[in-house]
Amino acid sequence: MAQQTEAVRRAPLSRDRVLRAAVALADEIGIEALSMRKLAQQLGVVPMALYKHVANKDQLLDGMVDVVVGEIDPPAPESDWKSAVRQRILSARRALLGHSWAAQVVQSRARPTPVVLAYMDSVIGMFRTGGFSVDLTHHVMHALGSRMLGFTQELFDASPSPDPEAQAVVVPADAGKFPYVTELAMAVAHDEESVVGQGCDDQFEFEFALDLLLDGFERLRQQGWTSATPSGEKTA
Amino acid sequence: MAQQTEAVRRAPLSRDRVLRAAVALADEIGIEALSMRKLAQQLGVVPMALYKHVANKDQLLDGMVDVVVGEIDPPAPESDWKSAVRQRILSARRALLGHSWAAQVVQSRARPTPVVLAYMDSVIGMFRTGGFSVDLTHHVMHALGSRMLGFTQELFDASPSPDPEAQAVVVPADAGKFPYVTELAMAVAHDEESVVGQGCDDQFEFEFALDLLLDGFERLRQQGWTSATPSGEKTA
DNA sequence: ATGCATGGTGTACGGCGTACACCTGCGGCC
DNA sequence: GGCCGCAGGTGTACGCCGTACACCATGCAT
Repeated sequence: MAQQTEAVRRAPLSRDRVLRAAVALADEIGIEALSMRKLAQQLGVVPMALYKHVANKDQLLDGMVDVVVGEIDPPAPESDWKSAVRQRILSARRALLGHSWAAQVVQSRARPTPVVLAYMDSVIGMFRTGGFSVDLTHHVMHALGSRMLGFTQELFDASPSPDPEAQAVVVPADAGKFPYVTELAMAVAHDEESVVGQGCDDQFEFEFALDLLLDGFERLRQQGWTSATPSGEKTA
Repeated sequence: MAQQTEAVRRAPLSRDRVLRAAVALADEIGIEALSMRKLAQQLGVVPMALYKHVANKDQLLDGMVDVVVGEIDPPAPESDWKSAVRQRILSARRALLGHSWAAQVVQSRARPTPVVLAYMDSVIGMFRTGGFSVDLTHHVMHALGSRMLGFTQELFDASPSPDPEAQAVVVPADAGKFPYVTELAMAVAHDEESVVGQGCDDQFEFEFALDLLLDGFERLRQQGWTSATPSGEKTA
């Protein structure tokens, strides 16, 4: 009986189960509160048990990233490179945004896991088959940076805060010190009346910058850009 | 005597001294190894003494960012907005690159400090006086994101590692699995023979993407872009 | 029956951030 | 001169963290 209860409570535990539980727990309590101890507790197990399935916390985080990257849709067959890349990146964005901690964790990883590498490989492939040279593809990938996975780390966190007071970037008293920031913030706040909810429309900002880059890429591709002809110069 | 030695060892300690010591220590031992305890030790003081000068570790990190941002050159008077912005951002890059931990810490801050805000204000001002509408400036700032402070978080850390083996993104055995990554990596490795040192030329990549964006901004400005006319459409 | 591998357990260590009570020395005041 | 207040350095302690290491339970191959 007690045996049975135990058996029920304890599905056998595996790397996969550990990772999925970690993702769920981080979703719930936030990444900074996620600890090996709490994760173990959640799984009804002693902390050290986890170490039979992941080498250490770093590897746990790597695995969590893999889970999220695994949620990205496979590439849809598209005619032109631009819509293929665009669609894939926006899918990545959807996956990443589903886990508020994901962007931060991705950035903290020292090296890409095979899963991330596979994703990158497929994106590189889209450019190559789209007519980009190896050289241009290389620089284009760097220019994308984290945007390739659907996020840009903003300089400050615009995520909604429970306290609307704390949301204000600049308090009224400082308005005079930062005239341009204030002007901009007020203009944005005004627009909000139509958009509902405070802050900017992150999705719009993301697509704005993404399209700006993709358009730039296309322009360079068409003019046969190479490292030897910096973007400022005109090719003959 | 012993008194004197103590007096010498102990300059009076202040918020500023604490922050500068923290920056120096982080430069030396890395940000992840920086702790309140080690910082106190470095200053010849007991850990809790620091709390008379900074509220907590988060505020210490905020202060460290301020020190780095304070190293950015003031804006030089320039004729056109593009070279003004470009020059300022590249100066920010110089400052940030001087402290290997800086980019990571900047990204981890929840809200901008007044010092960071002042920097942003001056960048916004360059766009506004350069003929950008409030609307376009807003989106342009988002598009810049962390690049405004001179760095882009790459998806994986390309910083030099002591072990050249560990440097390889993809080990030979996996070459078949990631054909495009491999193709690209090999092409880059080839170029390296001329550039000396492994990895890509980060400065080139940064300027490549920066110029791509700035050129895109200029194009939008010239055509009188507004939120109502997405980048894909042609304005009349 | 036996031995071995797999995986969960218990204990323990060293490090962290920091709350809180305390002490000490100095400047201003009567 | 005697006193007080207060800024700033101290000591102790708590609760959390990641994880090393020795142990033990189980089930399977022999």
